[in-house]
Amino acid sequence: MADKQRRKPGETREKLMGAALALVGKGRHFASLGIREVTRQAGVVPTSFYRHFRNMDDLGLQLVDELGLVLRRMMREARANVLQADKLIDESVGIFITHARNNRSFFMFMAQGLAGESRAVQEGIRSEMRYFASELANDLRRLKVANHLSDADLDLTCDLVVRSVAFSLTDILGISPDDEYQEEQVRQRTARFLQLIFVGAANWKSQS
Amino acid sequence: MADKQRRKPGETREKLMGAALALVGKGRHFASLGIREVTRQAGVVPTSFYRHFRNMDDLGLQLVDELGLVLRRMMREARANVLQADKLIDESVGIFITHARNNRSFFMFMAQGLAGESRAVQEGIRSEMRYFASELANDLRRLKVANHLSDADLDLTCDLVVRSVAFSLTDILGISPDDEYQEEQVRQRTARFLQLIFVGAANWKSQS
DNA sequence: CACTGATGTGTACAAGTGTTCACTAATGTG
DNA sequence: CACATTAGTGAACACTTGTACACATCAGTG
Repeated sequence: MADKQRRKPGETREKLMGAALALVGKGRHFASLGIREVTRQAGVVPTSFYRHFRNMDDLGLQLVDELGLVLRRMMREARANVLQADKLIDESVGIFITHARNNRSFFMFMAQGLAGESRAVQEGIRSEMRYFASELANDLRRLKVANHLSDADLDLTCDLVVRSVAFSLTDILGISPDDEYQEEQVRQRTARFLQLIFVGAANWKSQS
Repeated sequence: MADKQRRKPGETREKLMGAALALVGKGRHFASLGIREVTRQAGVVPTSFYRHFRNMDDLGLQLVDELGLVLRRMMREARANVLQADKLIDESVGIFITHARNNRSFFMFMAQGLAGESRAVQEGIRSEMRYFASELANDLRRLKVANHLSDADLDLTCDLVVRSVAFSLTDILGISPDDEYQEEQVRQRTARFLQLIFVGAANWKSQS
């Protein structure tokens, strides 16, 4: 009769989400995960799954919410550490890569979800990216860089920046977590992408 | 005993690849497809699968090869239609979006594969993108635009261009194939991204 | 303390899975 | 024309899958 006392509320829920994330971190694609597989990895009986999620898509949606928290934490740290504007790009890319390394599974889930099979998850991640881009635009407005840009053009720029960084995810996540050389390459290349974009923005004539 | 005459050689092979592609086109993720499912969709007995592929990853790899052909065809068309340099961006984006619409499943497969679970497929698609970027760099060199850029910086620019267009895939494929308004929005936004990048490249000082 | 709702467990079942095997028809080559 | 090869078939296997049901244990509330 195996002790069944439940400990903290929602503990199993977190175990299940963590298990799915762990499998993704091991290289599996979220779309290929099954309920039984996840519960097995979580050390829980299959039936327990339904106490917390209706199906795997539901679990995916809740993972997106947690991903949002990770992203916000990252943004907060970036805002705290990027003081002078001249090191803005390098610092930000550095923080991003550090977070991507420390939350490997989460970011893998994000990269997968962008072209995943659940439309809702897809839209959720996309929405997180939009939010991120708009916050970036706010910050840049506050820093008084790019004053010559219209709001729409600044949004465009920030959207492109976020997309470029997001695409770098597939670069970072593809390399071994302790291959520092390749990681440095990705870091530099990503930073150059952003520099290129900002040079473009600086010389952009709104209403082209 | 159901007529079993085999027609052209490799017909079943194509039926299987087409079936996988069709399922992807219907919104399924390639990683979640099974052998039986694909053979069922192809109207073929499960055992036939093994006559042509060792497993689903193998089929994926062969799909990447066919994807390469699609991309090359697209590139050829772009080269033929883009005569004057001033309409280069708009024309190219237009051709890309047309191809993405006409080969929806292929491009869905590409978008999925970038963060898919087969490392080999991932690397294959990435390699196609590198090739595409380097061909683009060659064309730009030939057109004598961006003469002030070093080879490395031109490659960087083209890489960013290809990435940005590839990311737009997730935009295009997310909208209904006959929603012309949204398609036009994506087209314009993608074109602006590229303009922004090229303005950046034009004002880029090599050896920064 | 009895009751209720949430959360956990074990069992069960029909359906679907990847893969192997032995068999058969068509094809191309000598 | 005989023959080896290739590409198709159906039946069978041992598992795995999602989901349903009945039951057990806990926390909180009146």
